[in-house]
Amino acid sequence: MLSIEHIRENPDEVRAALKTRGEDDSITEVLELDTAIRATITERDNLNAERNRVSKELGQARSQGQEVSEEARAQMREIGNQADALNEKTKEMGNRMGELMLTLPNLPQSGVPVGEDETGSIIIRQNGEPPVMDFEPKPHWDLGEELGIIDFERGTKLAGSRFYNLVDYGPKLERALISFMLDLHTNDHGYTEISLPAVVKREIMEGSGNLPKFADNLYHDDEDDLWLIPTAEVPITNLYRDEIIPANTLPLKYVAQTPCFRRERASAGRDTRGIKRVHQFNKVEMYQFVEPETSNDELDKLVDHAEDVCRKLGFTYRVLALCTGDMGFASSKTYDIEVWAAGCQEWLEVSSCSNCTDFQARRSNIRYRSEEGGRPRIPHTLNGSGLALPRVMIAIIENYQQPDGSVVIPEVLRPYTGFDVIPAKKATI
RNA sequence: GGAGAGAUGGCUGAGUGGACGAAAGCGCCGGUCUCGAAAACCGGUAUGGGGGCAACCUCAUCGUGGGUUCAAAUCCCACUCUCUCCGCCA
Repeated sequence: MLSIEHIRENPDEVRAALKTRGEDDSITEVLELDTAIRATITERDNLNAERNRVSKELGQARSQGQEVSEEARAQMREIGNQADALNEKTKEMGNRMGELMLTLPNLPQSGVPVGEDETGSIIIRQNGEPPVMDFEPKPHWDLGEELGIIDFERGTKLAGSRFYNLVDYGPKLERALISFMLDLHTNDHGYTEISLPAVVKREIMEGSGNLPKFADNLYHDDEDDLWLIPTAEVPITNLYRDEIIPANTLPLKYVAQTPCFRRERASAGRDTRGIKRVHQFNKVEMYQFVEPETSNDELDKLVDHAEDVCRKLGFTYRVLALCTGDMGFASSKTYDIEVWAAGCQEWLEVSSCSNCTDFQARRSNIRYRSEEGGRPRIPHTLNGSGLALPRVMIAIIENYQQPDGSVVIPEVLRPYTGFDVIPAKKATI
């Protein structure tokens, strides 16, 4: 959620910023409501003050044995009714205001490239070059089946298209990757590991910015109004919902591995082969609550934490600064990390790292006590994948494949896998 | 799923419809004392909104939403959540 004070004081700036995100003018009504609401509040409060004052007098009079006249009662009843009516009006306007505010995306920071879609995003650095292989590398959908580690057909049988089973060396590799990443982030990068519910309540989805606008992309349990998380970012954002974090506790850094569920309705027909775009996948997610002044520096570090995984796994990767039109709803600034996959000859997005500034914290009513005291402040929140499992699996399988069809395990993973190579074999079943 | 108990400030915990944003204690902050600290004593200590340059004024908030009343933490209704016991169960 944007700050209403900021919108009120800088309407033109906000309009311009929202326009770069493809928003047409959606703050005119907000500004009108804001003015009307404040006027009504003043009126209502004056009536309430009057009511409180006179009621107190009546109470004192009565305690001294005087009768409260029916006339005085009727008069106060009338004032009360007027105040209630104004209160009702305030609530209605407030509700409408809330609806509007929930649909406004975060403002891009200055310096974020302006553009309509992914073509406007900028590659800011690249690590390594796509290797030239002396044989024809296979895409993972072929290789995975041949190795007997990805079973598309039976996954589809169980849950429909875009679901799959990992088998044999497949889930072992995934487990190893998860452990490797969690250990790296907790031991070397200062994160605390946390394990979370994979379903959340409606208001939790609102806090992170996924609802009300993006219900289409979520799986939902009608009976209990629970929503399957599309990323661990959702529950972590709301950990401190409606709380004031004590002084001297920021930054708070969490890393979590969760399943992620995405309906991908908007992407029907895209990337239908393989496990690049699926409805359920595992992801290791980094998340931070930080002091506002430090959020951009911390974002740079967080990106490096994700890059560290890529470097240690020996990936060729590049980092992109997303443009205004390509960023997520809650983000003010986002860097994507893409790794090269030799088989499908594609750059795969394995991480998206964002500074959501105070946007999510305000929606979730999270505040913190600063060292200097004074009013509670709103922290900034950062999130980034570290990393998404299926695409990392793709990169490993495709990039480390050998001419004989086997896959060599990267050095750093071997303590976790317990094997050095996924042997070539014809799947028996 | 069945039965019962409860929900009040950072925490514990009082609160006969009127002086209650709320006793007391703890915690925390500041001060006195001290070489320093502890103890003791004194003072301060919720959040959000509206108005004001400011001092400050004012409104709302005692789980949530309704209701009764001139007036509700307190009375009435509904809901939610938590805890305990029983049943079922990974």
